[in-house]
Amino acid sequence: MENVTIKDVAKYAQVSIATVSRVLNDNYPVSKETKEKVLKAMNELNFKPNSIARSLKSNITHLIGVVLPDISNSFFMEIIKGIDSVVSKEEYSLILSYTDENFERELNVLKRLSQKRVDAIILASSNTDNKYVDDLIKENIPVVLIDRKIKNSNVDVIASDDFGSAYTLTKYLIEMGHKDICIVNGNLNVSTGIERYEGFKAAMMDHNIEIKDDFILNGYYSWEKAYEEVKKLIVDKKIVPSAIFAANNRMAEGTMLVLKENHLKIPDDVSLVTFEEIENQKLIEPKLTCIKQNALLMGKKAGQMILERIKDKEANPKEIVVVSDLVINGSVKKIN
Amino acid sequence: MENVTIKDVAKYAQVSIATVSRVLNDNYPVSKETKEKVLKAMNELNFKPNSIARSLKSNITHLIGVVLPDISNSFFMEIIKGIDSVVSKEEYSLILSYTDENFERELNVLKRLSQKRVDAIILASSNTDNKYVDDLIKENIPVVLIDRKIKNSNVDVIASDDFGSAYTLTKYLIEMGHKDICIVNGNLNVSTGIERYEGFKAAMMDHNIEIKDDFILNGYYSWEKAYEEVKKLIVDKKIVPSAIFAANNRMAEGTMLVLKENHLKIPDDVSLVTFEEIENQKLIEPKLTCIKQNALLMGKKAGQMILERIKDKEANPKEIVVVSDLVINGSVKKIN
DNA sequence: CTGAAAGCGCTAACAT
DNA sequence: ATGTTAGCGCTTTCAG
Repeated sequence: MENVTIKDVAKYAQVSIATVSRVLNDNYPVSKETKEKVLKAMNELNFKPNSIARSLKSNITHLIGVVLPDISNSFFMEIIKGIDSVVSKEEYSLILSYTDENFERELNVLKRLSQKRVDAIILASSNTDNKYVDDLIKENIPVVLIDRKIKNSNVDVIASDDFGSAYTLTKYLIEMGHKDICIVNGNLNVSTGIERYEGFKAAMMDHNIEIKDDFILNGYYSWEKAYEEVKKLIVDKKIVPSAIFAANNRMAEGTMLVLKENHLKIPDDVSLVTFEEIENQKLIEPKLTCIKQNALLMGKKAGQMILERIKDKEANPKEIVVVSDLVINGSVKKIN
Repeated sequence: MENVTIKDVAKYAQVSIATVSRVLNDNYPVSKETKEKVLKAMNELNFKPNSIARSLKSNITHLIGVVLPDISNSFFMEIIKGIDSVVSKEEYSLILSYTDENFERELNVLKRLSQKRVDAIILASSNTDNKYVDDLIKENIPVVLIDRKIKNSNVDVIASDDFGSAYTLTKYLIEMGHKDICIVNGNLNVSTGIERYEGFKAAMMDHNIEIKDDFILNGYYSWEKAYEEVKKLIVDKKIVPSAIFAANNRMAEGTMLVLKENHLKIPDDVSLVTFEEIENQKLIEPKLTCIKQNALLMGKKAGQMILERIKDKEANPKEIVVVSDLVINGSVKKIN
């Protein structure tokens, strides 16, 4: 009963394999009677088409590779849900890989996906210098970048306005009277990390506020790194900034723990804002003022884009910017 | 330059395709010189073996299907990380699907995976009555159940001691003096949901405590459902139990929000315990007393098991119980 | 050590 | 409307 093929069905139904294939695909005329015979045979033999054989012929695997830096982060999980909700309707499955912000791993993963002959790849790259993407395109594997852009690549992109949002968020802090603002940067090999930093710097510069060296921290988008760096500043150097700008949710969480451990109250002692909402925000006091991205929508857009792209590989690459919101909560103190 | 095949390499290197295949697989003797010639050809043509063709011959796809109910839950994400850390070393990729606790969806997903000819499936089923698993086994697709058992199936299982842990957790509440204990049940179509409930009931019964009807809530492992049900109890019926047992982390979170919104302090007004730690536990006051499962380890074990199972499909199914810990924090008030 | 050739399960052009 | 047949890219006997 195991591994029933089109051939078995053909024999059982006493037709040719071509006929079986035709009813299977319903793409060529088959008479009612034979069709029923074949269908019956398929049923009784419990036939399931071998999609590998199909793929070999058609060069279509119905597989989409999704490469993300951090699958514990709900931001990226929402993206997956968005993608899946769109592509699963067209019978696509997702091969999920994560890279932990490690570019070498990313390269390995991409290579593996290319050998698996996935129909397309959705990528949040850990390095703006990813040149391998061009190779993928050449190999005829379309790539859609999500969240993170890369240099010099002529591919589809779905991203937030990281620069603009970071600018907005910083401006808000400044307008609330803050000057001693510390930034916990993300991964500066990554477009979002760079742009958020640039947005921050631009806002500071436009308001003639100097950024102190001590206040530029590198958290690499990691909870632990952020925790360490903020702790160094506050506990070791004993410098408490007036406000902290965390460039993502994970780092905001690490930062909050340092503050909590040192009995520094938000916003009374330190103000804190974050790029992307933290986990269980609703249960945590105070709620953090933040930039809230629409991850689910980003995922959906990416899904749509990838489907279009699979159908038409020649169309001009598009860049879609998904708008984020500034959500004002009670984590910033008004000064003066 | 696109789609270079073994044939192209053979021509370029002036050998037969068989020889190319041999150096590719390094499984038959090939002389140094020809080997180098071929390798050089592969390199210069940028040849990549087509894994689909390989799969067709070998019946091995190097794909493992992972079917989980909820990918936003960090518990399940840790499981994925555990699986991946083990199987990716052997060049396996994961096809991730989620079911949202919807059994129909699960069936669809499983069917799709079977047609994709995945080498194995790791499943956390949303229904103890999943009979389709037996079909998969018959089709020669090994299945490892993770976290959730099903009836009548002779397959490998990695699970926690849900009954025992729930018993322990309930006993703790009782020993702290609680009697009016409310349980927010999980999905009672699922083994974990059932066993946690049974463990709860057994502990109550062993201590001769009656369970009030009002105190049996059904949260279906859903944040929203739990929120609603607890709200009904506390706001509509105006009944405040002495303690609440949430059968998973998501439902504990929903419960906490109800309490917070109604200014009920934990543990002063209500005690709360949860099966599995909530997200950002470290930042939330008070930390919840809970059963902490070792999700990462469960994932790793599942990965190992699946690899063994792929190699030896005839071996007797194993059941591995991964031990969970009772972590006592400050969310339970001592009464009397 | 190397080459020729069959075949994995399916699709599609070509016959009839 | 249906059957025959040539591949898709690779692995693996079987000869030599």
